[in-house]
Amino acid sequence: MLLSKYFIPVLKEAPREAEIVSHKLMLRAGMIKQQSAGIYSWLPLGLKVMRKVEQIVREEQDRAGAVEILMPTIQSADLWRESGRYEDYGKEMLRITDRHERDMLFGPTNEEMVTDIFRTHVRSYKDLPLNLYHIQWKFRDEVRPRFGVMRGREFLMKDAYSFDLDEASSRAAYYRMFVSYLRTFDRLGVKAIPMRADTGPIGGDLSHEFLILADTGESEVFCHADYMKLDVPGAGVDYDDDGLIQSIVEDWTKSYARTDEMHEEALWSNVDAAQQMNARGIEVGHIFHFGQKYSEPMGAKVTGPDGKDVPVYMGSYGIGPSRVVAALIEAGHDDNGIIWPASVAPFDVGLINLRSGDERTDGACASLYDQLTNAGFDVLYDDTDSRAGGKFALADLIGLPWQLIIGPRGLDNGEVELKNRSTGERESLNNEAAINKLMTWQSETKARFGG
RNA sequence: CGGGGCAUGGCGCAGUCUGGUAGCGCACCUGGUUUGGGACCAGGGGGUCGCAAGUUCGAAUCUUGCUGCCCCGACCA
Repeated sequence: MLLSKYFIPVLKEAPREAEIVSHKLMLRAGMIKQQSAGIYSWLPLGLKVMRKVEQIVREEQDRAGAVEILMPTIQSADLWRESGRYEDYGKEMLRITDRHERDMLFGPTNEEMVTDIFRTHVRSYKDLPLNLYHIQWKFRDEVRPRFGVMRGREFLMKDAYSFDLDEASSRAAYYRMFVSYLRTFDRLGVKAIPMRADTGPIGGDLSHEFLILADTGESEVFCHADYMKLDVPGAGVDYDDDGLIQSIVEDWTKSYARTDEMHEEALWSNVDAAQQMNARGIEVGHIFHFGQKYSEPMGAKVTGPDGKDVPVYMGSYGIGPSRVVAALIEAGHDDNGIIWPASVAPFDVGLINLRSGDERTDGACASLYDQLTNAGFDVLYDDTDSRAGGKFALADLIGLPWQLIIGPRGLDNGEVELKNRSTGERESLNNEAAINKLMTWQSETKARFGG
């Protein structure tokens, strides 16, 4: 992509309303534009990152056996009356009336709707287990939206819903999603720790929040240092092996990990003081098991092997890709801007022409651009006639993993300069060596994050 | 929903107290000189000062009402 033909409306100064670093940087890097309180347009750079997040989430859902569908944003109030939540949900639900005076709503979540799909089409235990997910915009009319897309009213959400014949198999479905989340966040390039969450009226131990650790995180977390070195299951993990999956979950839940809301000082004091980690985190995923809460009132039943009808056992599993984008910035930035994980960076390489219009640098850049593009790199070529300083500042701001810098001075020595955004290291190399270095990185990145 | 704050060109701000018809930096346009970490000179375009009433000879400025946005708290992916 040529920067001159792209659209990155950067701001030198962040608008006053932006408070936290991710919001400021998203506005400055031209990723989003606020349209109303808690409602944002996604501009090319922001959209590109969000799509990558979405795709990783999708691949890991598919791998774990979930099946993608797409449910609408607008729902009929009737379904919600069946579950009783139309009255219960309160003002967070945006209610709409259509031209026929029918009560509609902008979906804040989809339990009712997916249960309706299930009950219409599934009758037998032989069709289970089933896990349906979709990635769709949700709307919750928060009293106080804030922190940009971190806490917007409209947000993108992956929500999966599992259906099982009984408690035990439902628990196995929950474990599969748990493991899938470990893999998802690992591929997103962040450390996310599952923490015991409030299960509400249902009780039990089947609800976890996944928190990305970031100094600027909203919640205080307490966890055992063991979590820093636990292995994340590889791409080959066998989701059909219930025993294996359960053992992975056990490894990831046996040590203490709680947010301040669930924190229990008595249990915490049992953790060796040297192993106590008091950090901050951002909630990016939440999974829970709710049994027959919706299947019962909504009549979502299947016939079991004994010929009896039973309401299915369900769980739901959410990840907010729009929020994840902001959380990744909270977890990865410096004074100059964003530092994207390799797996979601909007481009792999920023190719910087320090003197656009100069025959030599133009030629060298055009050639490198072609070579890199042909080698499978997504390259953003800054071919504009801005000055060097401005180009460096832009490249640092938008946080691409690599900057390949071509100027007359280097060309005199037959060299280009390669800068690593996260370490800040720069080195002068000839073209071939620079491309080789990038290709090595590319294959390592694929091996690490490609899934 | 309680408490607080803000609203002046695309962004950041001054001007409001003490009323006299709008200004600065950045960005943008033109020309020139420049060109390896946000250049310089000259010229230029762009704002019914959030909206509506009122006071006044005259309102960005005073009064009243409304709207929008932000922050703290309670609530949440």
